[in-house]
Amino acid sequence: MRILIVEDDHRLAASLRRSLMEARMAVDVVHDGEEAVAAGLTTPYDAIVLDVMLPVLDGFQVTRRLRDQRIESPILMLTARDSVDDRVAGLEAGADDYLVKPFALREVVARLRALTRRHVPNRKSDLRAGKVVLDTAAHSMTVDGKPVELTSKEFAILEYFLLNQGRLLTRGQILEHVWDYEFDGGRNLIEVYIGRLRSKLIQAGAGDPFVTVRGSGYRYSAVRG
Amino acid sequence: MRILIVEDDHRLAASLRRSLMEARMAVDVVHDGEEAVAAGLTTPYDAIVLDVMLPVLDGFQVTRRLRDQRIESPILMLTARDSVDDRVAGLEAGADDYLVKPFALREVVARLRALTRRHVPNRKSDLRAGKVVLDTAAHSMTVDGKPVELTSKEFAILEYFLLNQGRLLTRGQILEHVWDYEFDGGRNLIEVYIGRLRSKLIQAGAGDPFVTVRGSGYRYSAVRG
DNA sequence: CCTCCACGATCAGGATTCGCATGGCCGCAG
DNA sequence: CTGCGGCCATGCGAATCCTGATCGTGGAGG
Repeated sequence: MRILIVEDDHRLAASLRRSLMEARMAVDVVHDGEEAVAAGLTTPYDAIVLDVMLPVLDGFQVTRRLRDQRIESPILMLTARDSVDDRVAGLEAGADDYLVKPFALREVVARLRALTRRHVPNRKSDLRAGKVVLDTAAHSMTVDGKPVELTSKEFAILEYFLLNQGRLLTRGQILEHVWDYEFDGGRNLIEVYIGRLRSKLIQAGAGDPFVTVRGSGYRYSAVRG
Repeated sequence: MRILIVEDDHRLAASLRRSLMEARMAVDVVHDGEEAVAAGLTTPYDAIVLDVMLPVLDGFQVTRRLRDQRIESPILMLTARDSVDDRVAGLEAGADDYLVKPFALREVVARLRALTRRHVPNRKSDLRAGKVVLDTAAHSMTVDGKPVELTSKEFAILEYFLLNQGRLLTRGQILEHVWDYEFDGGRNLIEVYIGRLRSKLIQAGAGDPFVTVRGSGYRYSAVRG
């Protein structure tokens, strides 16, 4: 699964790259429209994440040139404005989907998954860690087969940890993945949600899988049966 | 059940693909007429969804070329105009059915089912979930064997949920599946219909199978016993 | 070994968003 | 003209989210 990111904001590009790599995608990054066309023409990407506002050539032009050359890689456009014009222009140029800035990184991952999902109708969407099972299609969790209620934020955070089991996740990573990348998180938002997840998981008999790493963040490690 | 989608609007193509995949069909997508002919000649599709307005070769030409080569896959044409000429031209070229844009995605699924039924004559048309039985051929519902009246929109929505039991469905998905893909849904249309379905199902003794996922959508899970 | 402090955990309250019920309007068909 | 299905507007109630304050605790340094 090879993805091209076209984004001139280097900081956002780096965030995107890290997020997609966490989702086990191979990522290339370019920073202007000309490079984007060159890369798209020479490499068969499974999808292209394309900012609209770009130096040299904008996203519409890039899309059109690629489509003119019969490059049919799915294109996910990132648009700053929520103007209908932009949306229409992008889709007419040949984009497959679009996201309005600022977005949560998990949204990008989800859309890319949708765009690149080839005919595998019964793809399993379960994430597992010991007794804990997240059904990402149903947006539900079970522990030992028993359903446990989660709010959508709780679900999003737990999903992120399950996708990165054993890896340290900082508050910053969680914030920009679950909230949007501009969100100015309150002082202890993450702590509150980790606390809620802990109490729900413990109450459901799954123990406490979150390891606090003082000064850095948290790590999820499955509790053995 | 393998389907070829020929549609140059990438976003519509993506929506179509998702809908057909939800209906358990294997889907290939191409974006112009030339690719369509190539794909049609080399792969034995159970049906082809074919836009009329296409780059390189239009839908009529594609149809004619495929028919000339004795490709007999059923063809469902998508036409932007409601002109009789188009319809006649399409049918004369060898298409089997046609749909006028913009259409509801469920229409496409329904037509494809009809077109491919010949090959699978005894397909069951019942959808079940506990006491609830939808007869998709008769457009009627029974709960515990007792008939319950549904309007056509109510029926369409419930059918969609039964086809996707246990899966989270967003308002957007429901809108583009039941209404047409351009429909700009009012503020709380979906809520109103879910509300009606709930009250009818509860009144009929089927309990409330809809689970509200706040901030996301709804999930249908059959009520046991 | 003890103290202190910075960081994390917890709790409660308030703000906000979201969903639901109700009622009414509109357009079409009979 | 009338009835029905489909759609929209409003207001209420509640789930959820976020904040600020307070409490707990691990660990470094003395």
